[in-house]
Formats: sequence, C-alpha cells, structure tokens
Amino acid sequence: MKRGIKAPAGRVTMRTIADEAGVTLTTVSRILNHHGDNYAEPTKQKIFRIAERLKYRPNALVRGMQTGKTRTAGVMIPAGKVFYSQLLAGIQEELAENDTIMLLSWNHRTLNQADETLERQIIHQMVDRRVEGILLRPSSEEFDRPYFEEIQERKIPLILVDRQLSRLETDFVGTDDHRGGRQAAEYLVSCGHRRMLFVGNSHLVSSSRLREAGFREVLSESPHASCDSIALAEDSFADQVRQQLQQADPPTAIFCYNDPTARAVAAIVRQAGLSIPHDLSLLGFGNLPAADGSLALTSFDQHPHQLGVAAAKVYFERISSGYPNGYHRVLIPADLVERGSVRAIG
Amino acid sequence: MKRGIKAPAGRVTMRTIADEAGVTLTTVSRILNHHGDNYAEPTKQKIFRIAERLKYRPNALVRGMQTGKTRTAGVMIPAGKVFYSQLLAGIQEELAENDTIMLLSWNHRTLNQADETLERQIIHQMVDRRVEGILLRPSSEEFDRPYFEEIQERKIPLILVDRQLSRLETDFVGTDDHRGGRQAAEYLVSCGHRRMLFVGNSHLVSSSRLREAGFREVLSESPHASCDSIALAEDSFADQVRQQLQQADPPTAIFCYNDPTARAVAAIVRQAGLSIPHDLSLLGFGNLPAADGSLALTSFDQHPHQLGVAAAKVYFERISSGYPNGYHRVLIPADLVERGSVRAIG
DNA sequence: ATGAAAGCGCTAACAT
DNA sequence: ATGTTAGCGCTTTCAT
Repeated sequence: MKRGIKAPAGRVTMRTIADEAGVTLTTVSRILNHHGDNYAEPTKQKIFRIAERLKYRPNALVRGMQTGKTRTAGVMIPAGKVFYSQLLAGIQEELAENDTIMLLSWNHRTLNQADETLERQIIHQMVDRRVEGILLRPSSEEFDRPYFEEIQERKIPLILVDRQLSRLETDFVGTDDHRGGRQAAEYLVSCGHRRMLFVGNSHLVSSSRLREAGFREVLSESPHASCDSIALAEDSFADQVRQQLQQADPPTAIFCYNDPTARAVAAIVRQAGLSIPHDLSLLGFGNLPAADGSLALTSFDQHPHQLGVAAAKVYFERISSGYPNGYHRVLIPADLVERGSVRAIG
Repeated sequence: MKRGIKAPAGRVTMRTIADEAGVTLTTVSRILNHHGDNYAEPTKQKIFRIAERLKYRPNALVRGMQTGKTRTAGVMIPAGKVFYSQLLAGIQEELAENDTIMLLSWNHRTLNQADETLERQIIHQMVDRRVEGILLRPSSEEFDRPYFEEIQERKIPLILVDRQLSRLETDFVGTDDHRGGRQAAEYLVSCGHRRMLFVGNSHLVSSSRLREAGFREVLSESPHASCDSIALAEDSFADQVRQQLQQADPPTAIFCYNDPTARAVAAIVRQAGLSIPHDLSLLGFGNLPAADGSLALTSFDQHPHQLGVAAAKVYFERISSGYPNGYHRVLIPADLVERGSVRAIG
C-alpha cells in the first residue's frame, strides 16, 4: 500500500533537525537561512547546534529549483589552450569571490560546422541545470546558430568572451583588437617598415578582422605604407606566403593575427632560407608560451586572466539586473612584448 | 488566501504538456524519459510534438533531487597551469562522452595551510549540488584535512589525480613517478654520469618523493654512482645549489622533480658561470612549455591529457559500482623527451 | 516568536 | 495502455 518515493534512511534533512529540536520545518528553514531574526536566541542556538552535530548540508538542487538562485554559472570555453586556461582562471577567481561555482564545458577550438550538435547539447546541459547565466567563447562567428536563440529566448544572460558574434546583441568582454591592430602598425612603422603583410582569418573570426582593420587604418595614414593580406584558412596558404617572399618588392614585416599563425609563418620563412628578424620582421599577437627553443616572438600580451575577471564581473552585474538598458562592452588593451623577432630597418 | 509559491507564468513544465495533450503528468514523464514502451504510438508522437513546439526542457535539479543521478561531477583542479589544463581537457572529454558535465573549482597550487577554509567551501558547494563523485588534485599531502573525511563520510566517490595522499585510501590516477625516477637515472647513467644531484620537494609532495626513490634505486645499483639531495622549499635553496657546484667534486648532472624547478636551477647554474649542457647536464620532469627563448630542457612527458581521460574512466567505473572491493590505481608511464640539456660525458 | 499549509516540478510505487 | 497518489526537501505565504 506504500506509494511515492522513499527517502534513503539516515539522510539528514531539515525534517530531521526539526524533529530532533521539537520545532517546525519552517523554523529550521528560516533559522538556517539567516532569516530567523525574530526567533528566540535559545531556539536559534539549538537549531545551529543540531545542524552541526548532524553535519547537515542543504540540498542546493531543491533550493535552486524553488528560488531560481542556483549560484551556478555556465562556462563554455575550450580551456585546454594556455590562453583560455588563464582566462578561465580569471573567471574562476571572480566567481569564487561571489560564492558561485561554474559548470564547465568545452566547445571545439576548430571552426567546425559539424559541432553544432555538441554545442547545443552543452547549452541544454546548462539550461537544464538552471545556470543563472552563461559565459561563452564562441568557436566562430556562428551568429546564426540556433542555440544562441535558445539562450536568449529563455532570457538567460549571455556574456561573450574573447570573440564576438557579428549579428548578436550581447554583453561582451574581450581584447581591444582594433586598438591592438593599430598598435602593431604603429610599432612596425616606427621601426621603419613600410611594406607589410597581414596574415589572419578575417572572414571567420572577429578578432582577426578587427586587428586587421586597426592595422590598415594606421598604415593608410602612413606615407608610402602598403599592406597585402593572406587568409590562413586557405589550402594554398603556404604557397601564398612563399609567393609574397619571392616578389620583386617583398614585405619587410609580417603581422600575424595570433602567435600560432606567426610560428607557422616563421617555419615557412625559414624554409625559404630567410632569417628572422634579419631578413624579415615578424610580429604576433597573444604572447603565448611555445615549445622550448622555438623562436622568441615579439607579440602582444592580451592579459587573459584580467579578461576572465572582467567577464565574471560583467556576469554578476548582469544577473543582478545591472545594465538596465542596452548591452555592456569591456575592451581590455593588449600590450606589446618585445622579444626580438622585429628589427628596426632603414 | 493563497499560500505556497507561485510558479512564474509562462513556464513550460510537464504539467503544461500534459494539459495541452489531455493526459496525465505520469504519461508525459514516462514518454519523455523513454520509459514509454507501452504507450500508444499516437500518444507518444503527440507528447513529443508538443514538447518540441513548446521547447520544453526538463528541470535537471528536480530530477537530480529525486533520483540522485545528477550527471554532474565535481572537479577540483588548479587548471591555470598548462599541465593541469591539459589534464582537465582529458577529463572533460571523457565526461562529455558519458553525458556528464563538471562543476569545476580551483584549489591553490601553493602548499598553503591557510587555504583549508577555501577548499572546505568548495567541497560543500559540490556536495550541496549533489555531485555523483569528485575528481581532485590535492594541493599537498594534507591527508589529515577534515574535508576529505567529509567526502568519505557521505560516501561520495573520490578519485585523486596526479598526487596521492599518504594516509588516505582512494582511487588514484597519476604518473608512474617511481618508474619515472628510474628512467631518469637510467638515462643519466647511460650518458656516463655518476655524480648526481636531486632537487625536489620530497617531504611535501608524493610525486617528488617517488621520483627520488626510483632515481636513487637505480643509482644504488650503479657502480660508483652517488647522489645528493636539495629541498626546494628551503630558504637557502639557491645557496645550497651554489655550494654543490663549488664542491671539489661537483655533480655532473642534476635531476629536478619538475620543469619549473629545473629552470630555477638553470638560472642559478648560469649565474655561476657554467653552461648547460656543456659544464653540467640538467634533466627535468613534466615537459612543460616555457617562455620563448628559454632553455631547451630535456624532460619527461607525463601525457596529462591521457591522465585526465584515465581519471574520468575510473570515475565512471566507480560511480557505477565497479571495483566492488578495494581501491583502483592507474599509473601512466612518462616518456623521455630529449632536447639538449643533457650531454653524454666520459 | 512560531506554525500550518500550499506549492515547486518531477519520479515511482501501486493501481486498473 | 494509462491514471492515482505519495513523496522528494525545501521556501514562502498567510495566520496566530
């Protein structure tokens, strides 16, 4: 004749405490949640003592279900790479500060169309667990992907990190890429370079596009400066680089939108028998550590940890209904780190 | 006269679907959870269609509360460092494979006594959210810390990663440190070295102790081989290294229990006017990328990603009541990576 | 200063 | 092939 679900015996709930203390569930709930200002001091003491003795732990699932406040953030970042793991460290630090813990998942770093299902699944895992908001580094400019709509329809705050989506209005925290591009150009020009090459992924990634735009902006204002572009994603990439080098009037400096790209280019350049920085200057972006003994690359530090902290701050501001109108944007400047892959000429 | 808590209007629950379909909650629950084998095909279709149209998403909190199956793992790893972020990547990959998501938190890398409160808090955050198990890299050999008891009292499966706790019986996944130490010694001996120095943290960290033990084991079997030790944690560390170098019969090779230590030693060695590997061979452990242009260090790759995958596999085996008796241990061998900081002599 | 009752969204035991 | 009911562990409203 028994029905329903039986609770495993020996489990300590508020019920247990209430019975033991001879009070109601309500009383226990109010006191343990520090809403018990009206209760008699002895009652409070008693409840706290029993709770401690029994090692009571609240069920955050139930609480979250009822109140909506899960104190859980969804974070979707491919944190296997150094840059992202430091970004994650920043996020983690700020979340912990605010007694919030993250549900972490990973999207792929690749700009792979087929991963749509995966990312959708991840979003669902988070939504189903009632995260209060989501911090997300998009794997590409997939503005049209339906899972973003899902987040927005459910009115879950979404904070984009590192990369923007061109057609999506959201809070954003990232590097000031446009400015970074400008700094790159200013630096190379100040080193005497005029014929430049930009290597990036501007059709796929906002950071590349913005860095290129800033870069070109400065060059267009610099007398005699010129700049070609090569897109990294293309098959003929290596060939295109070689072609550039074999021109009558080859570039004297190459600006790559990130460090891995710069290292790839460096390999091609060296294969072609040129030495860096003597024959050619190379400038990266991101300031990532690389394998031992590889090229000491002049680059820009993006301060990933700081980015993470800033992102989490925006998160809390947003979920506590800060920013009443419009979206919030934070741009962190990148800083030049000279390491010797750029040479002053002429 | 109304009491209780009102559900925000417009929320889609199983109730909504049941009403719309003219069936019971039970029916919806069973069908959506794929326990609906007995239901009529049209009924099933109808429920699925309505659920989809209404974009229904189950409340995982409620489900978890009732069933205990939260499909959530607690992970406590200071993933800001490369090694740990790759370890984390492995864990993440295997968890995702099994439709599980992680609640991630961070303990400090430092062997700091004062962080006890923090780590306790983290454990509570996880326990309260009813994780099914916990994967944890201990910040030191804090076997006596009470929060481990808390985990064990609640019978939450605990899988230790990378570092063991000397007095705690638990599942463990890590590098085969003893064997790694042996490999290090065998390699150096095969290069002709006899007078060695070990630099580590053996009183604090199991990995250091085991590597040292393995190292010494081989040396004790090698004719004419000898080995001194220096403890990294001591203030006079740099002085001790210098003393070693200035001896009448100084070591020809130094084995450091990890790469950062090796780099610290390298700096001291160079300051002393000696060159690596010409005057002195240096061997690290961990194979971590370092800043551009720094010493190309011969080291051992610990395959952190593989460690992560293995750890998560143990996790699933454990939470599905595998390993009925006793604890499970997985040791992954490390592999030598030659990079030129060790020279063959004599 | 405390309690009773209703409700959250769901699962599962016991029906027919 | 479907429904009824009890229950999970809490929070909150209303009442005394």
